[in-house]
Amino acid sequence: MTTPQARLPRTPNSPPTEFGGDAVTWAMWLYYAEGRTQSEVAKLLGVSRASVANYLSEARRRGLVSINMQPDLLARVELGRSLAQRFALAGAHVIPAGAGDESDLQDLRRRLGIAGSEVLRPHLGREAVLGIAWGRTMLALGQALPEQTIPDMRVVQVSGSSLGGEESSPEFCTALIATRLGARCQNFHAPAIVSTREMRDALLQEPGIARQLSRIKTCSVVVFGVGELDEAVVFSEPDFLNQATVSHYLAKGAAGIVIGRFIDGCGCGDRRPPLGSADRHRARVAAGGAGAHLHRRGCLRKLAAIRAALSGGYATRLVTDAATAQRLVEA
Amino acid sequence: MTTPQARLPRTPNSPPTEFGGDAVTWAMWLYYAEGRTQSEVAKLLGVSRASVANYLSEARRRGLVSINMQPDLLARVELGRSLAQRFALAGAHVIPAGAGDESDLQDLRRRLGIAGSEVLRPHLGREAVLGIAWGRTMLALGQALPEQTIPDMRVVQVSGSSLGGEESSPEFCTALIATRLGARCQNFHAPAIVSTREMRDALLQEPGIARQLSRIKTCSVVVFGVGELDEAVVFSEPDFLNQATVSHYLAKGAAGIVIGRFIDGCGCGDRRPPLGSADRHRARVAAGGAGAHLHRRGCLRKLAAIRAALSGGYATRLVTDAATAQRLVEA
DNA sequence: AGGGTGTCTTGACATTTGTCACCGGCGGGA
DNA sequence: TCCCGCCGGTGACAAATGTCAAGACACCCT
Repeated sequence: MTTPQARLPRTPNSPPTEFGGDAVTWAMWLYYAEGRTQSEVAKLLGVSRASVANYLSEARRRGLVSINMQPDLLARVELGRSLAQRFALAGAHVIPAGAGDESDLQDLRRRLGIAGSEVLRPHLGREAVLGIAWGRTMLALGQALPEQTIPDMRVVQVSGSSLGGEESSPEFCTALIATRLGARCQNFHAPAIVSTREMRDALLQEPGIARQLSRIKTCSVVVFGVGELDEAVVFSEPDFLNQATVSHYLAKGAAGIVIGRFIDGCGCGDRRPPLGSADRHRARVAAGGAGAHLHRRGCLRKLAAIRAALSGGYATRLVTDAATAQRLVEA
Repeated sequence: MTTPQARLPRTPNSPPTEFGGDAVTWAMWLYYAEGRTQSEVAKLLGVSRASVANYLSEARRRGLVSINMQPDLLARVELGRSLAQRFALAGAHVIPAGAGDESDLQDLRRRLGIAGSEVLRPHLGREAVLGIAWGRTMLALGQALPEQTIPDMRVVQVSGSSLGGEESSPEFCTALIATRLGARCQNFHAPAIVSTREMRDALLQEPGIARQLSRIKTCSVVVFGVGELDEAVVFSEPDFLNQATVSHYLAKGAAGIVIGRFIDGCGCGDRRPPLGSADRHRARVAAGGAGAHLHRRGCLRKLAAIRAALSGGYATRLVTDAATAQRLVEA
C-alpha cells in the first residue's frame, strides 16, 4: 500500500483528536481480543502498521481498553497477609519497595496512587458513592485513575475545605476523581476549621452543609490518607495546624490525622470517631506510607500514625509499600 | 548479574508450573501497573529480563491480569446499530469478519466466544445469577473468560442434559464457566428429553428438578446459542433430533432451536415461549453466526434461525460477526 | 482561487519484547 | 555416593512495537 490512497470518508465535524469511524474499534478488537500482531491488523484494515500503533495508543489513552489485575493479588503478597491478620483488615495491599532512593518520595506517592486506584476499582460502579479525603496521595490516586464514565455514581468530599495545598486540597481531589470517573461531584462548601464554636454551629444549620453531611453518611466507600503529626506539616496548613496546636495534641497523646481529625494510639479521636468506623459494611481504604520508609525525622511519626489508624479500626483496607509494611509487622 | 546466583527459597511441594512466591505478582505489578519496562523490572527483582518475560507470560496464562474493553464499543459499530434498531435489541455486538477462509468455522466460534465474554462482563458480579445454555459457542465463551473469583455468584444450567457433544454439553459448559468465574455451579440433573409424558411429569415432581426450574426463573442474565434446524445437527444428537423430528417441526414452520426448544419465524415456540421472554428486565444474550456467513447448505437455515430468535424477542442482545450481521440487516 | 493550518498518515529507526536452546543445581533412585 | 532427569534461569537472536519527523490531504479563511 505504497500509493497515497484516498482518505476514507469521515464524519465532517468531529472533535479534534476524535476519530469518527470504526477503525480504532476494529483495530483494538483484532489486536487485543484476537491477539493478532499489529502488522496483521494493518493488513486487514488496509493501513500502515504505524497507524495501527497510533490507533491502539489512542484506544488506551481514551480508556477504551484497559488492562487490570485482581487487586487482591497485592493482598496475597506475604507481607500483606501478615498485615491484614495483625490489624484485622479485609486486605492489606503492599506494593514493591521503590528504588530505595531517598529522593523518591514523590515517586512513591505516584505508585501508591496507582495501587490505590486498583484497589478502589471493584468498589466503583453504578449507585456507588465514593467519599474522598485529601492530600497528596489522594491527588496521586486521582491521577492514576483511568478516564471512564460511570453513570449514577457520585463522588463526595468528606472533609471541609482549606486543608492541604492548592492541588491536594479536598475540593481539587474530589473534583479530579469525579472527572476521571465521569461521576457526579458533590463538594463541601465550607471551611474545615472555623475560629469560634458559634460559627461552627451556625454553619451546621446551613441546609447545604447539612445535606453534605448526610451525603457523607451514605458513602459506600471512603478513601483517605493517613497524616503524621509533626512540625513539618505546620508549613502547609498555617490556619489549621500551628506549632501550638500540634504540641497540644501531641501532649494529649494524638498520633496522627485522619480526614482532618486527630487520632491517638488507642484509636480514639479527639471528639467523635470519624468515618462511621462502627459501620462494618462500609469499605474504608487508607493509603499511607509515603515517606515512612525513609530515615528521616518524620519516619517514626508516620509509622505511629498509620499504626494508630489501623489499631483504631478506621480502615478496612490499607495500601502501602513493602518497606513500611515490613516495619508495621515488626513492631 | 552474570554470576549464577543462589536460588530463592521456594515452597517445597508446589505444583509443576506453579510458582509459590511473590515474584510473579511483583513483576506483574511493576510492569502492568507502573508501566516499567521488562529490563527495569528485571533490575528491580534481581533476575534476568528473560525470566521477567516468563513471569509475565505466566501471569497472563493464569489470568492474573486481563485486558478488557468496553463492550459497548462493539455495539457502536455501524452494523451493530442497524441491527439493534431493526430488531429492537438493547445491543448488537458485531465482531470483524474473519479471514474469509471457509475452514475458519472453529476460529470464528473462538472469536465469538471472546466477544461474548466481553459482552457478558458487565452483567457479572456479586449476587448475579447467570444462566448458561450449551453448544460449541458457549464452550468457546467459557474458554475466553478470564479466571476470577466472584463471591456470591451462581451459574445455572438452564437446559437438561444429553444435548450437544461431550465438551459442548450443558453440564460441561456450565461447569467450565462457573469455574472460570469462581462462582457456584448449579446443574440440572435430568435429561432434556424423555420418551414419555408420564416420565416427564414424574421428573417435574422431583424436588431437585423443581428447585432447579425455579432457579432458572431467577437468572439475572441468560446466555445461549442459536441453533439452526438442519439435517446436519441430527448427527450430534441422535436421541433428541432425528430425521423424522426435524422434518416434523420444519413442516410445522419451525426455524431454529433455542435452549432446546423449537422456535418459528413468528417467534412462537412449539409450546410455551422459553426464557421468560416476557420479562423485559432480564438480559438475554444470544450468540449466533458461526457458519452463517459461509456459502453452505446450512447457511440460510442458520440465518433464518437467528432471525427467528430475534424477531421472537428471545434475545435482548446479539453477538455475531460482521458478515452475518450484514445479511441480517439486508433481509 | 490561493494560501495557511491542522490533522492524519507513513516509512524509518531505536527500543522493547517473545522465544529457544543451553546451562546449572537440586532431588530421587540405584 | 553417584548418576540422571527435571525444573527453572539465562543469553542471544528474531520479531514486534513505540516514536519521530516529514509528507499529504482536507478544510477554512480571505
